[in-house]
Amino acid sequence: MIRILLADDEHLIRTALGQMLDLEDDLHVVAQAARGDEAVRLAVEHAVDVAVLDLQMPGLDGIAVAEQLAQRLPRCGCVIVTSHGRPGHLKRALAAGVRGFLPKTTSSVTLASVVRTVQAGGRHVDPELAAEAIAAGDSPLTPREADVLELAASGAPIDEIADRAALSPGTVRNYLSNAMSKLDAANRHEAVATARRLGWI
Amino acid sequence: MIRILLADDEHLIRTALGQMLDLEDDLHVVAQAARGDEAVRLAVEHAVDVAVLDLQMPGLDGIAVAEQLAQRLPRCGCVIVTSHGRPGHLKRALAAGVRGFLPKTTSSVTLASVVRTVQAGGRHVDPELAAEAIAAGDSPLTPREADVLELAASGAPIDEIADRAALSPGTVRNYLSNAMSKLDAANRHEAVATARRLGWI
DNA sequence: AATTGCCCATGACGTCTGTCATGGGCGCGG
DNA sequence: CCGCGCCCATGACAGACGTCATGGGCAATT
Repeated sequence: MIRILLADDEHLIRTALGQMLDLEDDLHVVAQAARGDEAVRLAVEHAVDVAVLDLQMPGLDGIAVAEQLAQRLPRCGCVIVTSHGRPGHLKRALAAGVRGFLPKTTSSVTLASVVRTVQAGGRHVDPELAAEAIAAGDSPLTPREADVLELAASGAPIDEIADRAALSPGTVRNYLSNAMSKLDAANRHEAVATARRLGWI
Repeated sequence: MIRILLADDEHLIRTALGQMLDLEDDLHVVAQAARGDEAVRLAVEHAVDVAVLDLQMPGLDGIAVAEQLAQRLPRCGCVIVTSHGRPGHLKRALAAGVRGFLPKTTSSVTLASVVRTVQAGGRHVDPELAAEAIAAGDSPLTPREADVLELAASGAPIDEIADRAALSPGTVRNYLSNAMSKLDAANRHEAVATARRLGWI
């Protein structure tokens, strides 16, 4: 019997997935969480075999949860399920020790089988996402550029970004200019959109 | 026995929800669709009693499907389920004749009960969303302003927007300026963010 | 020790953008 | 009929923004 933690902030989805997994004879959902921090706590508390994590959650996101669990519950395998599969997320997830990565568009039979694979120590990432990740390559942004771009994401004017990043406005513009050229964007907002699409911020 | 069409582009979610609804004695999912146009076709073909629709789908979105069904299958009730409940969407949905509106964060028992309510001719909208919708009020944007703002959403420069809207660049700037003041934003990108958040574009 | 790359900053230049004033055409309701 | 609001447009101005050249400090690599 494989003991599972299920984490997703959407109640409806979480219980539906839970019921579905419970229908399998060898799978048992022993805990559910709506938030990332809650997920870590419950996973450790119940010493689950596999954690099925939504990527976007309040508190900690799925990848952060996986990082925590890799340290605090090394025997637990992590499967990440997501609506929007950005290439960058896959990379970060794999770096965090995640062994299963699926978009929510995959067929339902896959999930159970991936849970079993991961519990057995195997890996499974969605082939299409894997291809995208390879095609997208690594982020060309330096850490600082990514920071600044992230701050620019809300649409704030330069001065506010500079203020929040504790940089001079000129420096902010330089970083953004660099990021824009690297991302082949005509302005920083386009750059933000591209970086988001590729999961680089 | 209430006959249901279930439409959601996320395969995993769709089958999970389907199984969950099928567990209820009086509910039966007779058709599933991954796209809006497919949903309309199947709903008519099976003459379903209730359509459970995801808001964001390829093809037609949930509201567009509801509009079609209101004409082509008037006896069918529509329930819209969504991840991101923007106030504006609720308004548009109600205008399209939708009688059930739920965020995916609601508890799972609610869905079945809302399906029954809607089938019986009743209404149910999530109280929290309703409150937000009332608080947000109606969109202050003129149709043309909304158009232009939508085109600006991708981060394109003014000239491109003007080109795609068949307007002069000056006019575009005027519209955007109006929208920005109405939305209390410092630049058009902030305006886009606000309008999106409120479901006005 | 030298090179390379990232981090931070400044200043100057030209363009893009947002604002404001203004005006004409059009449809709707008083 | 006459206002009113929306649609479209132009022109001018100030400030924001993107680009470029330049330079110093620092860590890692060679």
